[in-house]
Amino acid sequence: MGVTIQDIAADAGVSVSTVSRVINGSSSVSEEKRERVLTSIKRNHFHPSAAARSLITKQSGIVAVLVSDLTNPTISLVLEEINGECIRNNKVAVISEYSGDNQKAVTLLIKMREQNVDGLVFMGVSFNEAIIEELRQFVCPVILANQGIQKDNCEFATITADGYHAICDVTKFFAMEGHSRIAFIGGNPEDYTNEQLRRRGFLDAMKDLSLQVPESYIYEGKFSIESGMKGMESIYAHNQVLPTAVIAGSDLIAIGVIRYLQSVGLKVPDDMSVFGFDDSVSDIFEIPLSTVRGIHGGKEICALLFDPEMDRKEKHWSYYPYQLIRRNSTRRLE
Amino acid sequence: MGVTIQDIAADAGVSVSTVSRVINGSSSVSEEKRERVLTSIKRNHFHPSAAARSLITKQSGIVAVLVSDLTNPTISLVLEEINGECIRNNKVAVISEYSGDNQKAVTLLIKMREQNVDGLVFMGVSFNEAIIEELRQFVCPVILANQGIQKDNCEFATITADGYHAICDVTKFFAMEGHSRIAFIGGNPEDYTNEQLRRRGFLDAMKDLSLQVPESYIYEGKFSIESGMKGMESIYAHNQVLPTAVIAGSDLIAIGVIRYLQSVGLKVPDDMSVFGFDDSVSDIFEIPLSTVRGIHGGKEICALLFDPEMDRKEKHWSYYPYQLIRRNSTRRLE
DNA sequence: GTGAAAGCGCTAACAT
DNA sequence: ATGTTAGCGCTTTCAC
Repeated sequence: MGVTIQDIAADAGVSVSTVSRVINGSSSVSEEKRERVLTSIKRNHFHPSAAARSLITKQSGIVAVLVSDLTNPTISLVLEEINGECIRNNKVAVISEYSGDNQKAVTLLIKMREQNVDGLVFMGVSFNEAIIEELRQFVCPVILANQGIQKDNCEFATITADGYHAICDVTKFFAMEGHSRIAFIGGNPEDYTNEQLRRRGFLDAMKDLSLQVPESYIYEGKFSIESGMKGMESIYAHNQVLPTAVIAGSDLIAIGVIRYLQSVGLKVPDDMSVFGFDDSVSDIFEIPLSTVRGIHGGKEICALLFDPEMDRKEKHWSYYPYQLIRRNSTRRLE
Repeated sequence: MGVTIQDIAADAGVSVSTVSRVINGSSSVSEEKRERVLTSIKRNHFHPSAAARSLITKQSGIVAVLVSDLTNPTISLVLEEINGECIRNNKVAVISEYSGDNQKAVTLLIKMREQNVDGLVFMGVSFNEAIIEELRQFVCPVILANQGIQKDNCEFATITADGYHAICDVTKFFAMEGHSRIAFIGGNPEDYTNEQLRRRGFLDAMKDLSLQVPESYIYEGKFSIESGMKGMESIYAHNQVLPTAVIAGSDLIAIGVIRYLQSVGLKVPDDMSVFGFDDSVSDIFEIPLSTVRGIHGGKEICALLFDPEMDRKEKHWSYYPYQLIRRNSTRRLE
C-alpha cells in the first residue's frame, strides 16, 4: 500500500501514462523506458489499485460464481474447470455460496454487481423473481449453469445437463435389460432442469415403451442421501409389488435408495437395480454406481463468458454432453 | 450502472455529502432528508460503486478464502461456517481455489490484495517462501487455517486441528484396545500441521507406550484414496508380520487402506482396524469409519478476522476442539 | 445538520 | 513515442 503509479513515474523518470502503458501492455513504449519502469515497479513493490482501475474501466478481472451448495460433489468438478479457464483468460474466479437461501443470493448478487465483476455464473437450484431481477441488472455476461429457467424466453445463456434425454436413455436401458417395473426417485420438484425435465424424460420414455407407471412409483424430495432413503421407504411401504429398477435423480439419492434397501435386507443389484445421476461419488461408495456422467462444461461456460460474439439478446441454451456409465448397481433381468 | 450519488443528490435536492451520510448511516441527517434520499435511491435503483468507495476507504467488504482443493470434503464444512459468519458481519466471503499450485496461489493472493480485501483466510497445504512473502503484504488480518507454518515465530494467526494430540489419543486408544502392532499411513510429508505433527504424535505416543514401530510400518504419500491404497500395499508387501491396526492421516486415506485390504481378502475391522481423520465421508462410505472429528472452526476463524483487538504482531496459534469417534472400522483385540 | 471542495489512484483522450 | 490533464464516483475534512 502506499506506492502509487505517480511514485513509479517519478522514480523511473517518466510520466504516469507511460507507467500505465507498461502496466497494461497497451500501445508502444520504448524498450528503454519500459525497462526502467518495470525495474522501478519491482523495486518498489508496486501493485496497481484495483479500485482506481475499476472505477474507470468498469471491469474487475473477476468472474463470480454463485453456487447454492459447495458440499454438492458435482459442483467441485465444474468449478475446477472454470477456475483454470479463467486464469487462462487472465481473470480470477471467485466462488460464493448462498446455501439455498434466495435472500442471501440476492445480497451476494448485489455485492458482485457493485464489484463490477466481468462475468457471472449462477449455479442455482431454484429461482425466484427477485433473483432474476437482480440477474438482469448485470452488464456483464450472465450464464446459468446446471440449472435453467423454465420460461421459454429465458433471457440468460444457459448450459445444463440434458436431463430429459439422459433419463429417457436410462429408462430405455432398463427396458432393454428386461425391466418393466421402474420407479423414479427425484429431487426438488421445483427444480426445472434437474428435476422436472428428468421426471418428464422418465414418463415420456415409459409411455414410449408402453410401460405402466403407478403413481406410487414416483417420489420427489431433495437431492440428498436422506431424501433418497425416504423415497425408497415410501415406495417400499406403498407397494405390494415392488419395482425391479429405480432411477435416482442423483447419485446421492441413489446412495440413499441403496441404504434403505440394505436396511430391509434387499440387495443391489440382485433384488433391485439402481441408476444414479452425476457420477460424483462412485469412488467412495461401496457399490460402483451405474450413473449418468455429464462431461462437465466448465470450458463451455467460460467460452460463453469470454466470447465477445456472444449476444446477450440472442437466447442461448445448450447442454453438456453426457454418457451412461454401467457399473454394478444394475443388472439384467433374466 | 449509470446512476451515481450525484444523481441521487440532485434528485433528492440535497448535497452529495448528505447522500453519502445516509448510505453509510454515519453522523446525523434530519429525518426528512433521510427519507427523501432513501426514496430516491430506491426509485432510481442506485447502488454505490464499490470501486469508488474502495478507492478511498481501502476496504471492500470482502473476505477472501483461499483453498487448495475444493473437492476435499473437510473444507466445505468450515467454508459454510465462514460464509454465514461473514454475512452476519456485513461482509461477503469469496472462495478461490488454487489447486495445490503455489504459483497460482501467488497470482490469486496478488489479485486479492489489489482488491483491498478486508480479511484473508488461507487454507493451504504446503507453503513456500513466495506465498509467505505475498501473505506478508496484506494489510488486513490474515488467518492460516487448517495448516500452519512450522516456523516457531509464525507471524500469522493460525488455527488448525490439533493433530499431534489427536493422533496421540488415537494411538493410545488402539493400545487400550489391545493393539500393539500399529502402523501409520499419512499424507504429504511436507505438510507440517497435517502430517508432520500427526506422525510425531504417533511416534511419541508409541514411545510412551513402549511399543516398537518398524520403519516399514510408516508410509507417507498424499491425502487421497489412491495414496492410502499404495500405503497399505506397501506395508502389506514389506512385512511378514502385519500390523493389527492402521492409523490413517485422513478419511480418504483410510478408505484407500480399506479398499486395498479388501482387495487382498482382508476384512475390516476383523482382520485389521483402521482409524481415520476428519470425519468427512463416513455417511457415504460403506464401513462407518472410526475417526477424529474436528469441531470445525469457521466461527473461530471469523472471530479472529473481525476482532479489532487482534494484534497482528502478537502470535496467535490455536486449535479446533476435536473428539475421537468410534465407529465400526476398529475393533478390540481379545 | 448540511454543503463545498479536495482528493483517492488510475485510465484515456488529447496534445505534442 | 511520450506527457498533460480531465475525470471515474465516492468519502471526508472543513466551513458554515
